[in-house]
Amino acid sequence: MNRRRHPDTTPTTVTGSSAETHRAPTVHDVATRAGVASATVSNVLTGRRPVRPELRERVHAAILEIGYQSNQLASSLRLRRSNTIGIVVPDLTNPFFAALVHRIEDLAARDGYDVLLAGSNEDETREAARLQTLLARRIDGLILAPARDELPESFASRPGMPPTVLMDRGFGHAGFDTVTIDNAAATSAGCRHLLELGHRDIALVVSSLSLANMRERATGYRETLAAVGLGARALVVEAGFDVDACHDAIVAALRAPSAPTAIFAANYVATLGSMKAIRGLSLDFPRRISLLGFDDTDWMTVLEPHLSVIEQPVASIAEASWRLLRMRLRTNGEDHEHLRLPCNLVVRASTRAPSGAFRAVDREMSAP
Amino acid sequence: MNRRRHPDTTPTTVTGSSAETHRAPTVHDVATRAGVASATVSNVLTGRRPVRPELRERVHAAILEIGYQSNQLASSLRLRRSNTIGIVVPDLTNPFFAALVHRIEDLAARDGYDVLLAGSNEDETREAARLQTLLARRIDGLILAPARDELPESFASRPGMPPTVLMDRGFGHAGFDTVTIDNAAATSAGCRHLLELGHRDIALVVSSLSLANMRERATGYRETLAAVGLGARALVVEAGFDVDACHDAIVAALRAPSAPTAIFAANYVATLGSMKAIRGLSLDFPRRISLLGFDDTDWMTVLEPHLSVIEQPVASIAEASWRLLRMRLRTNGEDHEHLRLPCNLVVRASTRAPSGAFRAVDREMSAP
DNA sequence: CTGAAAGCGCTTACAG
DNA sequence: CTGAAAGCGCTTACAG
Repeated sequence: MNRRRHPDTTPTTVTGSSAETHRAPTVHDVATRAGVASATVSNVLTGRRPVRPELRERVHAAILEIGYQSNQLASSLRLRRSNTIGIVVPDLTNPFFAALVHRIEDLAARDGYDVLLAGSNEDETREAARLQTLLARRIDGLILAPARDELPESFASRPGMPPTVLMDRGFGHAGFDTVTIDNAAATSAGCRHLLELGHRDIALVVSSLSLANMRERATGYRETLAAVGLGARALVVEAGFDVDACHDAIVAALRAPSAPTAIFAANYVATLGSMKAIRGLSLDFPRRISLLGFDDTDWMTVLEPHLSVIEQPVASIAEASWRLLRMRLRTNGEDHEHLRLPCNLVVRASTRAPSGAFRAVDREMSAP
Repeated sequence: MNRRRHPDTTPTTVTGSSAETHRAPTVHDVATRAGVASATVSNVLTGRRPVRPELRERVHAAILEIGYQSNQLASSLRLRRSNTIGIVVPDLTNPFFAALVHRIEDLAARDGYDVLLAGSNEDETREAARLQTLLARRIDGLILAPARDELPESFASRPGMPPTVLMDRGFGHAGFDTVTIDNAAATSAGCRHLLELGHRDIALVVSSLSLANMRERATGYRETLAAVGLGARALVVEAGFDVDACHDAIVAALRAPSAPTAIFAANYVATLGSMKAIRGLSLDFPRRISLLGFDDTDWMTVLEPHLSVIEQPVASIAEASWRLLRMRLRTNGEDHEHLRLPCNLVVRASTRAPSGAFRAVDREMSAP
C-alpha cells in the first residue's frame, strides 16, 4: 500500500499546555494529524457526509495512531441527544425487577443506548431525587416502575421530562406509554385453580393496596370468589414490601381461628414471606396448606414441593417496554399505548386439594 | 417581603428561534430573567464564589419561575468530570451481582454520582464493547467484575481508562484496586466443616477454572483435603455458567461409581444447579447427600432442609469497592489496594454426617 | 467534496 | 462582588 506522508503533520503532543495534564485527543488532534479539517474528521466518524476515500483513510490512520476516542459528552451537548436512557426501579434485589433491568439493558445496548440506573427503594421522595439527576443528564427516554401509581401531578408536564414508559405500575396513566400484566385475569385464574382444587378459604397476600396493580389483583380474586358465592370469605392481607413484614402478616393470618387452607401470594416478596411463614409454623405443606406464588424464579423448582405460580412474562414486559420507548424516541406522537400482557398459571406441586374435601365449608364433616 | 421589579427583565420566551422547538431554559435565560450575568447564575448554583444575597435571591426566583434545570452534559464537558461511574457485571440475573449493583448504586447516589450500568453476559467481547461506550461517556470511575481474570494487556494502560476497581474477579491485578473474598480460606472452612461431619468424598463444583477466584476456591479445597491425607479423593467439577449445564455436570458426578457424599457448590449458580440435580435424582437429601452452598440468598432458608452456605459479605464488598473508588476519584495515587474480605460459614441443615460413618472410606463396612 | 466558523450550555480566568 | 469573554469537544449550516 502506498503510504504517503502528509504535509505539516505536527507531533502528537499538544503544544501549549504543560506536560502535566494529559488530555485525551480530540477531533482537532486527529484533524491536524491527518492534515484535514476537524469537520472532515467528524464527517468520517458520523458518516453524515461523504468523504473522499483517501482522506477517509488518513483520518482512520490518525485515529489509530493517536488513540482517539470520541467524547460523547460533547457530542450529546451539540446534538441535544444523549443516547442514554434512564431505568428506575423500586428494588433491584427483587429478581423480577433485576430480570427486567437485565433484559432492557441488553436490548437498549443493541440499539446503541446506554442505561443510567437508579433504585428508588420503594420511596417516592428518593425516586424524585434520583429522577432529578437523570433528567439533568438529559436522558433521551425513561423506563420507570414507579414507587406510587399516582404520579405527582407535575410529573407528566414536568419540564425536561423525556418520553417515558411506565412499567409494572402506573398503568394507563395519561401521557405515558404503559406496560403491565392483566392483573385481574392473573389472580382470577389463580383463584379458580385453587377453587377447583376444593379450597374455600383462600387468603390473598399483597404488598399494599395503595398500588393499583395490587388493587387489580385483589379485584380479580374477589370477583372470582364472589362469582361462586364465596365473596364473604375473601381475605386480603396487606403485608408490606419486605420479607419479614410479610412473614409476620402471614403468620398472623394462619393463626386466626378460620385459617385459610390456601395462600395466594400476589408478588415475589409475598411468595417468599409466605414460604417462610409456612416453614416457621411447621405446617404440613402442601397438605395442610397450599401456596400459589407469583413471579417465577429459578429456585421455585428446587423447593419441595415445587411451587405453583402465576408467571409474569418478564421477557415480554421488557421487550414491550423497550419497543414502545424506542418508537417514541423516534417520533414523539400523542397517542400513548397501554399494554396488558397475559400471565401464565404454572401448576406444580404446592397447590393441591385441601385435606378433607369440604374442610373449609363444613369443618365437622371433614375426614382426617 | 419586599419584592421589587428588576430593570429590563425580558419575558420568558426566547427571542429568535421559532416557537417550534421548545428548548430547555439555560443559565443565560435565568440570567436575563434575573437581570444578572450568566456567570453570576453559575456562581449561585455552584456556590464556588460568593454572590450578594439580593442577587442570589433574584437568581433563585428566576430559576423557579422559568423552571430552569442545569444541564449536566454541558457542565461535565466544561469540568471534565461527569460525576458518573460505570458498573459492569457479568450477569445481573445472579442475585450476588444484583445485590452488589443495588448497594453500590445506593452509595454512589449518596455521594452525588450516577451509575451507568452494563452487563457483559460473561462474554469478554461484549464486555469490551460495553466498556467502550462507557468510556466514550467519560465516566469518572469504573467498578468492574470482569468476565475474565486476565484483562487484555492494553487494559490498564488504555487511553481514557478511568480509575477502576476490580470486584470479585481479577484480584491483585497491578494497576487496579481490587476487592474480593478470601477464596481459599472460604472453601477451606467449608471443606473442614464437611470433613468434621465425616465426609470423605466431597465434590467441589466451580464454574470454570479459568477464573482465578474459582482456582483459589479449588486450591483451598484441595489443600484441606491433602492436609488430612485425602488429596487423592479431591474431585473438582467444572460446571460452567448456567444452571442447566451445572445440573448436568452434577448429575454425572453423582452417578459415577464412587459418587460423593457431599457436594460443595462454589458459587451461586452451582448451588442452584446442585439442588436441581439432587432433586432430579430424588436422592435422600440431606441423608444420602449433603450440600454446602455459596452466596447466601433469601430462598435458602425456605428450602427444606435449610441450606448451609459460605456467605459472601456482599454489603462489605460493595462498600469497600465504592470507598476505594471514591478515594481514587479524589486523589489518584499509584498505590493500589488489594482487599480480601472474609466469608462466613453458615451451618444450617443441608450438611450432616454421611449415612454410615465411614461409608466413603470403606464402603463394605458401612451400615445402611 | 472540503474547510472556517458558529454554537450546544456550562464554568473559569480575567479585568473591572 | 460582578460581568464579558473564552473554551470544554463536538457537529452543522455556510461558503467555497
